[in-house]
Amino acid sequence: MRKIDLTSFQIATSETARDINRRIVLDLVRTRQPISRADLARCSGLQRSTISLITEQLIEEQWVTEGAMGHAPRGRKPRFLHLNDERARIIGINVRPAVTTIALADLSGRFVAQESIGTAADSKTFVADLSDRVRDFIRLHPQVFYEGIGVSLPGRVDYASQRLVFAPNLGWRDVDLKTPLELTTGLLVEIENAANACALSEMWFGRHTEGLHDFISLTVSEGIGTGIVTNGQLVRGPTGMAGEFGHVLINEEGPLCRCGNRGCWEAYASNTAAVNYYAQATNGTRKNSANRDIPVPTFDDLLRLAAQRDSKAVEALDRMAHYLGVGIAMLVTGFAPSVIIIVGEVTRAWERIGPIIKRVVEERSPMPSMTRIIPADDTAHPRLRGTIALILQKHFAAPTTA
Amino acid sequence: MRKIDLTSFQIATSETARDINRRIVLDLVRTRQPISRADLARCSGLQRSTISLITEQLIEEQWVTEGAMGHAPRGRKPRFLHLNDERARIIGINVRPAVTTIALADLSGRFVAQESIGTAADSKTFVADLSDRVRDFIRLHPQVFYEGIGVSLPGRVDYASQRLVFAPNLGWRDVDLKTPLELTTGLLVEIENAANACALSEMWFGRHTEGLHDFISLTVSEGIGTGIVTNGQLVRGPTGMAGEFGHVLINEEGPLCRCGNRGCWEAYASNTAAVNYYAQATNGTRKNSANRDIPVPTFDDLLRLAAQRDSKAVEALDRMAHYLGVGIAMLVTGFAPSVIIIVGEVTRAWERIGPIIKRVVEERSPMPSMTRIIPADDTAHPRLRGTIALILQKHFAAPTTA
DNA sequence: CCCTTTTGTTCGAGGGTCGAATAATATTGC
DNA sequence: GCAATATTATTCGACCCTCGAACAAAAGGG
Repeated sequence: MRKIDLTSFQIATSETARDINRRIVLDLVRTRQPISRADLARCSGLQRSTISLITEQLIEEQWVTEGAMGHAPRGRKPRFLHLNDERARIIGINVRPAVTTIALADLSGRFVAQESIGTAADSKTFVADLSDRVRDFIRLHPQVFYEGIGVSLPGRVDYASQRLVFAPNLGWRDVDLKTPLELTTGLLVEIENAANACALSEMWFGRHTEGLHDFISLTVSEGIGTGIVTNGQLVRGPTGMAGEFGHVLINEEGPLCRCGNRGCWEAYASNTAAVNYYAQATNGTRKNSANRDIPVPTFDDLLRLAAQRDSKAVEALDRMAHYLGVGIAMLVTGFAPSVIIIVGEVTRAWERIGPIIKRVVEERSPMPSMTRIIPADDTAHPRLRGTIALILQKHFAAPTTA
Repeated sequence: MRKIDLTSFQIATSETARDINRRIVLDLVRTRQPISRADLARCSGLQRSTISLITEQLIEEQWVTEGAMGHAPRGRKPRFLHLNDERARIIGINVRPAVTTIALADLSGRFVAQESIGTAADSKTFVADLSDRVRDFIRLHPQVFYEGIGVSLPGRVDYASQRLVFAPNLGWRDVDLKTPLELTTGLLVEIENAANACALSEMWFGRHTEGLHDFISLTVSEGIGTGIVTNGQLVRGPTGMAGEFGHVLINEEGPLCRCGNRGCWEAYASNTAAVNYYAQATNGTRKNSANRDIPVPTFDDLLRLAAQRDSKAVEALDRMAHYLGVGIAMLVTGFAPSVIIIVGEVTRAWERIGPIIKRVVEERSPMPSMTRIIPADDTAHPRLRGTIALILQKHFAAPTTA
């Protein structure tokens, strides 16, 4: 149940019913393809006559194509309908501290091209770089229909101003990516926080989320982000600042966090935290025979060391896993979501950390929780695919009524 | 943006547009009354002709009544329309550990009758008691249209089974109130958690929430409950277990909580916690001259003592306020809601505890928050009024489309 | 008394879905 | 081979809804 917002509502016209049913049919074609008109009528509840009219419109607008004849045990053979992947192309951009990925995807979220550029330290330089590269990218891939550009950013996005407010890992503040990109490409640009992008990716392309209304996507990298979905909708808050559970204090006298406070969850459970644990443990021994400092390992090194049964690396990961559990227990208690999906390099050591997380969550939950805690499929590129979903939504999401 | 849930969606028929616009008009009449048809057309964006048809229907069904003529500087005088409060009566029931309140409200949420019964310790006895009293209550107030019965419960409600799962303060588990009440009254019965009821009360009758999509209602009594509203909708989670932030652990070695765990937020910041703080502080001195134990004070006593500047009571309240701040900081960081409304006896000492809460939240938030933290109007009976909203929603909320 | 302004109603046009009827195809049984 | 049956897809009139123009009703001003 949603109250009608009398400060901004949408009245219905005679076309409203068509808009609603059209989107339902389009979604059914997307997820159930190949599918015949008769089947669409059956599983939508609309009349066959109505389905015919709607599909006629969708075919005319090239969202849907007629394919081969299907097989029926008796009677006239059905004509299969497919989603027309060629109808539109979407550009997805995933900005990360070291490297930024630009990819081209079709309507089904399949990537047909991909390239990477270095992420410049200075935001102005980066925006200029990116604009150039995207323009070249479009020239290189002359598709007729570009639907838009989705951008995933490792920081908070203000949806009112459509600007990046703060990205601690990049050291950027108040950056406008949207306007320059829109000016150079003439395309619609939508920006989104990385954790939210992961949630959108799961929502639109995930295997675990059909019919799911409440889940959380937890991104664990240099920091920790939470993409929260309740009632089937992303929680962004009035300014887009919702989802910063990574900066909830779990200990007032804890280690210093990038945000300036002490003892944030992400200061205990991020990749950075694990690297610090390892560095502290090897502090005395981290000099080689020539008494030179060995460089601090990366988180990837740590995973490799742990796989090789390096006891201090294992210990660092275990500690990280413990604190992941501490924070996840908070989310489980507070939201009781159906699923929490963990995204990040750390999932490569899931066999070790998964049980630790689950044990800690169980210990700290007031009652046995129904929440499944699962690692994301890392090969699915959730951040990047989420940017595709960001644009896809415009055509496939429920229309805004009332 | 909401993805269409293909496991349970709603197709649009020709009547869908009417349903949407009808609800918009009805809500406009509710909030802007008295209002003329011409004004309705202006502030809805619908044609005057359409408004005429819709209001004709609403008048016929007695949701709306025509009232006096209005005044216009020029031209034909407008005819005012009002919401017909007499159209329906709603029974609200607020179950609390000691006492249960039964009230009768009109469509505007005004209470026209009210009575109280003791809450029996045993749930079976209570359900029988309540059914009898509600039946008598209805006989005593012979209204033609009873729309339904809303019930607020101090515990978690499973919406799938429509049962009370667990109420720690009552010691009840797995209680079915809905079926017996529906059988004895023949009316629609809806049950809801107390914190969620407070959120609904704010949403539908509040002064702070028009146009607000993200806020949290925090109930502080024997325990702590959070009624969370995001994207303009109550967050209940798949089973209704969402909103248990009161049982988030803030210290593993903390005091024992009613849920069985140690160190839950509510074990630090509830009324019970404050009473415990006071009891501990006066442990050595809590015997009178005859060396007899003075009974442990109630939270009301504590508020009275603090008002009289009793240093130990003030200290206990301050400590409670500090920990309220700790938990609220978590909510502010994670949700960044526009408003957090605090409900409970503790708001009577708002001048003292308000500043403490705000200071702690400020200290623990990664960036200056935009969240307003305000005390609820205690005379508004938020729990009770929320139960009215629960039934009201059926007619005034946005219809479910797609 | 007529003109202007505003409110509220009437009515045909246009868009949408429904449901029955019809056309188009396959398969099965005889 | 042919009729009966089953299934798919389209066509068409009935009905519902909103729109927008025209019209009736009602007040005030010069």
